[in-house]
Amino acid sequence: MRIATFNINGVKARAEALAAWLDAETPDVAILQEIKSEDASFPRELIEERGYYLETHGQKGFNGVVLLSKLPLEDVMRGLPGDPEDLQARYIEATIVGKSALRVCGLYLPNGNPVELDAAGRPVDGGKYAYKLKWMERLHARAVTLLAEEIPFLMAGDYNIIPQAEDAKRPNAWREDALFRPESRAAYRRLLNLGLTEAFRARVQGPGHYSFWDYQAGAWNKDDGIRIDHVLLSPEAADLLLEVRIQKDVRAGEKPSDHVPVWVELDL
DNA sequence: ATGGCCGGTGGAACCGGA
Repeated sequence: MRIATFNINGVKARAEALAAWLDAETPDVAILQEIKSEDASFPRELIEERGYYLETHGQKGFNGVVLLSKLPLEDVMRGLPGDPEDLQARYIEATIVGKSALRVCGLYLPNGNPVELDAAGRPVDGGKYAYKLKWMERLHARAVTLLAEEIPFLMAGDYNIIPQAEDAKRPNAWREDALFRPESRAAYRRLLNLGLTEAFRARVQGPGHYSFWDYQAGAWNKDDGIRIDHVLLSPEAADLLLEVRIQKDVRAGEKPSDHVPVWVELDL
């Protein structure tokens, strides 16, 4: 089973490129972020006429995550538990059943900039950086719950986290950024330390592998990228891992997103 | 060499992104 996560940066602007990508790559499951669309205005036909089940969790103008799958999406959950006041559409889960069941969690983790710290160096309450870190605590809690239920699962999406210096062309440019600050990376490591496997680094070592290139300043032409889109696997899911791949060529396509798909193939 | 963007909203600039 081939599964891709892809931040498409707007489903309206990306409809044509998304359709072409689905036709060419035929993922079994695709986990999309930043659809920037309400559920009612999501172009469902585009997906469904290609033989996919579709579950959306959208929001007007910003954010928005969806799951699409050749197999039925069961027991859908929208929103990350832990804060009823958080109305941002950044999380969706569903179960697919191949040879065995897999819980698929799609996420669009908050960017977190600008970083606002108080005199003691603590994130300022109500600020975007505090929101990011709190959201990561909630994601950690969700992973604990799923691990306890002993369901094989993956958590895939735009994490807005540069895990290590080797995951950026110019790490020094990101030192103070919410994507690379120590608090962000520590929260990401706490997630991994639950026993989750980051699919890409389980298979590929070394620098020069990116999933995002800014539209600005010729970043793509200079290969000035960062690796921020990740697939985390529960222990049972990690046992099923066959292949992993970053589909870099998509960034050179017609009217591309600033992110590219990250793929895993599972023996499922 | 240097500088450089894009999408959505709403119908002009502005917000948000990373």
